This record gives sequence, structure tokens and C-alpha cells, in this order.
Amino acid sequence: MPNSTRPYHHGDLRTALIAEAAAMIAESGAGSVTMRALGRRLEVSRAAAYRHFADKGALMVAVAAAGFARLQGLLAAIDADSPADSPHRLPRMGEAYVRFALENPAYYRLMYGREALARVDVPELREAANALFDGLVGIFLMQQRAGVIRRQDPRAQAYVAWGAVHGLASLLIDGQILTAVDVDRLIQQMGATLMEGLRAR
Amino acid sequence: MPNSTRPYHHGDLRTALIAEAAAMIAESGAGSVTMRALGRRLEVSRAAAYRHFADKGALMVAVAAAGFARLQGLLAAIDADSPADSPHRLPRMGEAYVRFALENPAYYRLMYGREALARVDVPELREAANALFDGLVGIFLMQQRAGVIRRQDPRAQAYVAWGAVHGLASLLIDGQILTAVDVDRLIQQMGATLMEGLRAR
DNA sequence: GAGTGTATGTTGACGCTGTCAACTTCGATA
DNA sequence: TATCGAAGTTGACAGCGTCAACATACACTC
Repeated sequence: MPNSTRPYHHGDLRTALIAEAAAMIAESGAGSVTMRALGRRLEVSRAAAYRHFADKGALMVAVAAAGFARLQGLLAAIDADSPADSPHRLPRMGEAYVRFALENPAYYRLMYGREALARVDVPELREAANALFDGLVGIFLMQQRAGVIRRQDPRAQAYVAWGAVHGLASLLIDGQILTAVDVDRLIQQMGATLMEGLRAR
Repeated sequence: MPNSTRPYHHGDLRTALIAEAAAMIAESGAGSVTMRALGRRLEVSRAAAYRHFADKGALMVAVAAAGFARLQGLLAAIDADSPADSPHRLPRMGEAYVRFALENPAYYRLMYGREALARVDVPELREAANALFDGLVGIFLMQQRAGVIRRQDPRAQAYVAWGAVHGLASLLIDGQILTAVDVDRLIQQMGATLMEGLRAR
């Protein structure tokens, strides 16, 4: 019979670990995530996580994968509102992308930075990022067919656009851009410049 | 009189520490830099560095600052070859910038990543990055006056362009772009798309 | 229902890390 | 020549990731 004391088993420690690590990252950066601190916050021993993840890196990968899922869902929802041939479709997605990074800076860094995670290639994350990218390529193809942008290798176009928004997001969250500038305006201008450069003519 | 044994004092440990840390970063990433390993490589005790730097973070900041100096010199040399009104001036600098990042990935990450360094703002690095950026703004202004690109807030233009090359560089060095694609072609295409978007008309 | 296997959680220990205080060495200045 | 401060060393400490050995409790089979 369960009494007032904590049960020996947690219930769903694996899920709780991912959520708590994400919360710590949001609160004070990926550097603050510690197996011991994680255990303390979940009222569990420091080694409990090792029953669910091979090592700390594997846990962080799972956190990053959850971040990709969130970003993917967010972008899909935004995109669902735009007609396939609208010239605002791409700039809108770009804005949503940068906004996600601004609202979850440490999370975003964890997802895309090779430094925080293992140096080695992690299939789980590569596939998540690839799925996102493939969706983007599909949109470029549709925009080409609708005559909005010029006919070129859509993968190259997608890389250029992704690089641009990723770079802007990175500079912003790493404090490289003076806070004096109007961020919304800057995001908008990047979208406009890219669309002008890609426009069919 | 000096004999065969190592002298007690190093001579110029401060400079040696920066150089050796940079070498270790190039060899095996910023994560491999350790006060103890640094001491071993320089045949000095693990705490010797603390006579020259307040803590490890201060040392890494000095390393990053040295990186900024190198990048600045490299870009200045490249730029000196281009006529002020040449439409190839900006794409060329962009290429050189990305190439620097590709050749010194860990170095580049240290310079621009907020994660590896302290979360706080470091004046030394901010000024180095600002100097680089101000030079870029100057080029945009000259290109506007020469009628190459459209007249707009040159700072905003510079942020957009910097963001784009920074993003492309980051994606490349963090392995987010499949190695199958032709990197040189991609860099070129980003330059062309940006210039098309910025072109005076 | 009793017994047992396995998944899950705990504890002790190890070597690694950054850093400090106390100590030593040595070059420069009075 | 005496001395002072800069530069380097050593011992120690707490915190880290991780492993091996152990404890617990749930989910089966008989």
C-alpha cells in the first residue's frame, strides 16, 4: 500500500529527466545541467539517470530531439495558414524560426551547436534536422512552380535561406547585435532582401 | 649562470598560454583545453596560468580576441585588393569570411559562441567584433555611393549580410549541411543571392 | 498466493576538473 | 648587498561524470 513516503520507483523518470533538463536549460543555460543537480530536482539519486541514458550526452541529445519536434510543430502550424503560392509564405516561416530561437536561446544552441553535444554525428538529431530541411525544400519547390521564385536547385536555395535565418538568430541570441536595433524590422529586412534575391524575373 | 635545467621562470608565459591554448583548440576543440593539460604542454605547473589570468574564462577570452585580430587582418588584406566600387568586393569578403570559419572551426565557435565563454558580456570581445562590423558598414556605405547597392540603412544591410555568412559558416562547421553539396558553389550562390537582393535598381 | 526474474533506484568510490592558500624561487631595484 | 614583488609550485578542496555492487519493487509463472 502506498503511504506518505516517496515511492522507490519514480514512474516515468525518462520523460521527467528530459523535461527537467529542458527546464534547467531554459532557466540558466545548458552548462547548468548536471547529473547531480538533475537528481536533486527530481528527488532521485545522481546515478538514476543512467538506467535510462547511456551517459549525459545521450540525455542532452534526447532534449535536443524534443526541441526539434517542438520547432517542427510550430513551423508546420504557421505554414498551414499560408496559401502554397503566397509570396509571404517563406518570410513568415523565417520570422517564426527566428522568433523560436529568440524565445528559447539555450535550447536552440543545444539543437544546432556541435560544441555542447558530442563532436560525433548523432543520427537521431541529423534525421530531425533533415526532416525540417526537407520540408523547407518542398516549400521552395512549390514556390518555384507558382512562379514566385526563380527556378534553381531548390536545395541550394533552401540552404542559403536557412543559413541566413540561422545566422541572424545566432547573432541575436549570442548578443552580437546591439539591442538598440529594431529586431522585428531586421528580421523583416532579411526576409525582404532574400526574397528580392530569389524572385523570379 | 643558466645550466641545462629549465629555468624557474618561463619568460613569456602569458603569450605562450594563449598560443598553446589556440593550438589545442585547433587540434581537438575547446573542450580539450584544460589548465592542467596546458601546464603539462608548457612544462609548467597547473596553477601557473593564474599569475596571468584571473580564471580559465579570462584565458579563453584572450584566445578569442587573438582570433578576432587574425580574422580582421585576413579580411583587411583581402579587401585591399578590391577597388572600392567593385561589385565583387562584398562577395569576396563573404567568401574569405566563410573560409576562415571552415579552416578554424573550433576557433570560430569560440569567438562567436556565447556558450563556450562566460554568459556575461565581455567588453574586449565586443569591441573586437564591433571593429570588424564597423569596417563592414563602411564598405556598404561606399558600395551605396558607388551605385552598386541600394540606398538603405547600411547597418541593417550589414547585419543581414553578416548574419547570412555567419549562418552559412555555422551550419557548415557544425555539420548541418551534407558534405555531398559543393561548398564553394554554395558560398558563391549565397553571395549572388544577397547581392541580387541588395542591388540598386 | 508463492516464488522468482528483471527493470529501476541507491551508495561508495575513482579520477578528472577549476581554483585557492601557503610556500618557494628569482630578477630588479634601493 | 639587502630586500621586495613578480612568477611558479605544491597541497588541498569541492564538484563533476561514471562505474560496480547492492537494494527494492513490480510483473510474471507455477
